[in-house]
Amino acid sequence: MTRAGRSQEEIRQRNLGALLRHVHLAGAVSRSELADRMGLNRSTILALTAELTSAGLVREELPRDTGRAGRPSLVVRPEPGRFHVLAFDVRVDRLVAARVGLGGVVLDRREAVRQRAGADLEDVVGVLAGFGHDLLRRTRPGSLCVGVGAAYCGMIRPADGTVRYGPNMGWVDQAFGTELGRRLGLGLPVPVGNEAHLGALAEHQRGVGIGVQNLVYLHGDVGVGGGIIVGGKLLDGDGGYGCELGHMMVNPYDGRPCECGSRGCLEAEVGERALIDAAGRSGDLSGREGVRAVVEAAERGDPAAREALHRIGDWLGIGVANLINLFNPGMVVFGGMLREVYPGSAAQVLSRVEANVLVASRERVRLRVSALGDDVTLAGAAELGFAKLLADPLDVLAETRARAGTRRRRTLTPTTS
Amino acid sequence: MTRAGRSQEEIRQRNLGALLRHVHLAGAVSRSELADRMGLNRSTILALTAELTSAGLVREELPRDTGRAGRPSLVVRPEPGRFHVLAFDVRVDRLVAARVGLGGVVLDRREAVRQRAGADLEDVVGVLAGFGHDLLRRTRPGSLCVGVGAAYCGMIRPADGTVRYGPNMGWVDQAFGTELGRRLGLGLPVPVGNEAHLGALAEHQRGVGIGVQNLVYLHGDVGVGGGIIVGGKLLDGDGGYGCELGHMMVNPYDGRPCECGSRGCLEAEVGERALIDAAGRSGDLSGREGVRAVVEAAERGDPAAREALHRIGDWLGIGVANLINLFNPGMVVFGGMLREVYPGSAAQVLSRVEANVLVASRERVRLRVSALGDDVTLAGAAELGFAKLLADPLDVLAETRARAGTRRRRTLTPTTS
DNA sequence: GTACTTCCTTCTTCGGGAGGACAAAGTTGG
DNA sequence: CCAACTTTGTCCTCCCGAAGAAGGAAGTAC
Repeated sequence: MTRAGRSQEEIRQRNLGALLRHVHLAGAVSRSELADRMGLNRSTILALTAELTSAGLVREELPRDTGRAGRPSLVVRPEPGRFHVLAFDVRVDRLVAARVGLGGVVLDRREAVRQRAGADLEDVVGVLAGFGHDLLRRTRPGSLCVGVGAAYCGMIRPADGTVRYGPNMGWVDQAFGTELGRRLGLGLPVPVGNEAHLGALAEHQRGVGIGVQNLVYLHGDVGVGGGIIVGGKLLDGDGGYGCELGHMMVNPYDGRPCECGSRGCLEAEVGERALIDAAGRSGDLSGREGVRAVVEAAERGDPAAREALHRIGDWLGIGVANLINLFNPGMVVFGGMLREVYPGSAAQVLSRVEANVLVASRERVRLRVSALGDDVTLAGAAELGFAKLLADPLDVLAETRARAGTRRRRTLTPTTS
Repeated sequence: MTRAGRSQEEIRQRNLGALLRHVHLAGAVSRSELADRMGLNRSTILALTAELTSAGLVREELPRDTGRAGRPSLVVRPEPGRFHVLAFDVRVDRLVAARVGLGGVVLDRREAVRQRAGADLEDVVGVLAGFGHDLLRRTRPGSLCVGVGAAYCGMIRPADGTVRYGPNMGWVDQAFGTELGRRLGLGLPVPVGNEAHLGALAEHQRGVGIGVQNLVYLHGDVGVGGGIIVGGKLLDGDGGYGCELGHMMVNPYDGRPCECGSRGCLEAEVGERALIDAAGRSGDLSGREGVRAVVEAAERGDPAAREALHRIGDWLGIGVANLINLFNPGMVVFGGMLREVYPGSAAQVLSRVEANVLVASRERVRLRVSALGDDVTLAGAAELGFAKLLADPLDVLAETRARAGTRRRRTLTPTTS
């Protein structure tokens, strides 16, 4: 049982958070609209916005040209450039870091390509922490970092950001989050999320899936990861390891071998290598560029490439059909490399959905391609960094200011190692 | 965004509901324990219990022999025999109705076997409504019916209790809930739930799955239904049609034909007929008794029966492995006819789990057999009937009393049609 | 310029929960 | 059997958050 809405302070805290979240996600909302959406009185909205304004989180402006009768409602916007988070993204083929402002604006970013082969924890964290310090150094003074978030292409223990299983780098039980936090030296914890989990959140909050309370997101890179939104919240499971739809067995007989040691997993049948092999191009192509080449060949009419996309689509369709039967979602979103693959495979996917999904569940489901492109995961990481602030704005600010105070007192030189 | 914990009244309502739910599920809880579990002050618990006591929902008693130092805390129990719900259960092979008291005690019940072949909506509703009237007639005066709930072995539209797809009876879009409500004539809506959904809830609240926040429940009868608890709540999806794990495709090549029109669905590979066919007994056995016969034969050492269970277990294992990868649950529960099948198939299931589930997700998962037996679904239906009361106790009581008033005023003869 | 609409702001009221003080009811130990 | 200790029940006051009414402000419509 969750403890109900306990004391009044908790209410205030939650309402402040909810209001800030609305502003953060919408960019600009009028007070009257906030009152409507949150089901609160005008007076209450006044009190809440006043508190957030004086905290420096939002600002209020007169709108221009409402066009409607009556006194125009003040518009609440996130205060630009006063608070930000650091977002990190460890992808299969590159490392990305960004400074993201309240409202979700990417203020600055750094990027490095990386070899697909194994990499050392030290190296990866070193590059990312370097990016982080650089981003902070170039921040105009007065802007405070209120959180950090990281996306990683592997299985993560949410409690401490440990990489349980990262097939691309060959990592097993590496303390990624803790280590990155230590190297950043900000005194902030670094929550880490699986790339597909965070992609799902991002598409749900800022992508094609806005307003969709039940959403299945498939993220393709080397394998296929998943993020599933159930009732507006990410499905995480007991340990945070849920949504592993890439290892759903779809081909129990002559399944292709999978990284995980099994055979016939969805990701073995529809991943990069499956597509390239199916197109008969395993000699000359590989990786994301390989996938692009096959897709482009198919668009030009190449029969082998088209046939390969169809074959992938059939397996993908089985997986998607199973997922729709299980989750009865309002939308299925294809992201990562599947964004490019899906259009050429859509017919097969749809026909599997038609054949295998019960009518009631397929009546209203929409199949879409990711709207946020390659930066979905980065956006998700940023949201992870904002999560605490949106849950309890004043508390996070107090902590942040306390931390800034002690740091300034302790040393006058910047805290880069 | 859900509107936060709005006004104070809403808090009070939720706290009353939460307290009543604790009492309902635990049977008897001390006030100090309630304060602990709900995170509320002693004074508040006092106020809440006082309100529920004066409403007649609970009573407080002196405990006997606490054994601990200090003044003994008063024990709060559900008031017996003052409020009840009607629970209905449409199973594959029988119709069940029961009067269930607060706390989950079955006070009285009626049951009728039914042919497995198609049945008319009118007939089924007629029998159930008759049971309902009979149960109410034999209630001692002063006991009020505060809700109704029904379980149905098919796909249900939760909004109005319409059976979208009921393969066993050949029903499509039949207004079961509405019709049963009309025939009962209580002025109460009749929420209807899928049997496996409700089974999952029941096992989660009163069965092996108490305290397990992420739980997968598989319910076997002719087919295989599913109910999945995610973060303590039933996964329903956009239309309430989620959890259809029975139509997960596990055998895309030489799959057995399924009721749904497809082939290779989980329920086609592990359902009653699959087992009986696999045992080579399709000539002389069928239905639930057929399953029992095969299981008993296997227990006596019959090789064909044992082999059949192993084969079923292998397919079941694929399905279960997929589910564990997707949901990372704390427990998987086998109910309905799977309760009998599972022990003889466990080795195969476990070996599939071992082979196909990623380590992190299988570290802690437990596989168990249903604890509530054949009445899981009935228990779930009762909980459905109690749901409103537990969400807003005083409101439901007010409505109930108002209804009782108007009914008594309108007619002096009982309201049986 | 007047009527109308919609919103902002202030002030008061209401209600829920926390917390302290004291009484009550049990155990423990002599 | 009594005193010390522990834990809880009950009462009372305080605090705080939200609602709601009233009056003013800032737009549009005609």
